[in-house]
Amino acid sequence: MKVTKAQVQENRERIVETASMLFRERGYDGVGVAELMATAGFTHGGFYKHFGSKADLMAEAAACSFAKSAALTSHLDIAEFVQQYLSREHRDAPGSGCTMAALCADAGRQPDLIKQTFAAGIEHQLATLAGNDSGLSETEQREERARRIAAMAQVVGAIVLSRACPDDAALADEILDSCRTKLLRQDQ
Amino acid sequence: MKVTKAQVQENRERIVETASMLFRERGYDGVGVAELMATAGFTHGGFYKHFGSKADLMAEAAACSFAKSAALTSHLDIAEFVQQYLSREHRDAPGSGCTMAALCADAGRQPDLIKQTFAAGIEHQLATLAGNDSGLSETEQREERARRIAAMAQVVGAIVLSRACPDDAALADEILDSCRTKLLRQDQ
DNA sequence: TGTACATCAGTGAACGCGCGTTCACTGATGTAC
DNA sequence: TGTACATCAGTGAACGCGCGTTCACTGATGTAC
Repeated sequence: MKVTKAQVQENRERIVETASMLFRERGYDGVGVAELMATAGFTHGGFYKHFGSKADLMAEAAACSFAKSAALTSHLDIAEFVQQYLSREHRDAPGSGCTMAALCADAGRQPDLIKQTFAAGIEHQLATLAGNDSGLSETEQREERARRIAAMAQVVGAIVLSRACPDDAALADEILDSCRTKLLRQDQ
Repeated sequence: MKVTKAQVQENRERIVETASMLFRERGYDGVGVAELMATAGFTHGGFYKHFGSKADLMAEAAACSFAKSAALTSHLDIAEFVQQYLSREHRDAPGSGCTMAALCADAGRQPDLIKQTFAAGIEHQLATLAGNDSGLSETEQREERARRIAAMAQVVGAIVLSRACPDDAALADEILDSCRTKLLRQDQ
């Protein structure tokens, strides 16, 4: 049953991406190794040929998704970012959405490895967001960084709150709308 | 081993409060019925004399903590609220802190009963925060409500992000500081 | 290039463990007389 | 008020189940000659 080296690499990536999606949808504790491997198209036994532990995969899945979303948002200005982030589409599709919004609270209770991955992810996203700092004074750069941090906290909080009350659709939408309006007004 | 009615009520409250603390510290999936009962000073078998299921207790613990924190914050203006909420003390003591910040993301993946409790909790907190609307026009009330929603999303997001990166203490503190500064400046 | 063999990704049964929940039992409380 | 009995909160063993992880095995790939 051995497979080619290329196939091994491809399989591994499929496991990481499947896990990343499932974790975002159901939380780290909501998805087991067996289910995750089955969804990726394998039996669970082979898992430890690729990863040392479930926690290792959690960290790798997070790092992978951070890199992807930083790449995807690097060409957006803050207004475009906010529009996409605070959309109902994003809120209603956590599996393909922001890992920060989906798993940040979970991450705080996980092993150091995962918390370190999230710290690096936050830094990376801050550095990427509307990335051009050139020409700003040191004070302006500090202020710009603070603005980005505040914006990130607001959009993450809005998605988390909005996802917590899907049965009260009016409230859930109002949360997104209020935060979007506020952030876009500031940005002008 | 039967106990007085007053004792039964007292025991029940102790279970709810213990659970509320443990859930906030470790998440809904991070605490089992047996451990929670042991922490409250009981064996696990008696649990179902008080609650229909673990999910029922989750909802009751959330409702209880929402009522408490609304009561505690009702006399604060928004600046005082932000000062307390975005403190390191609050961030570092999730067990006695805001249930919204600790469990909102978890709640989104739980049964409807819990999501409904969170929706009601958000509404209640919004209505309570800096509670005096009298004398405002309808438009002003709408704007005030939007401001509160945005503030709530920001403080929840800030705590969640800050808790996710405790190993990078500088970043964790910077998140709180940036959001606090921003919210207080707006409030003037 | 062809052959013989070592490697190792993937399989599926099995491990111990803790989970939420159930249940027969206990004995002090609360109640009916 | 005193007595006899029903109630039911709390106990602790047990339930089936799914978890993360381990392991002997398989067989196609990759390698040494």
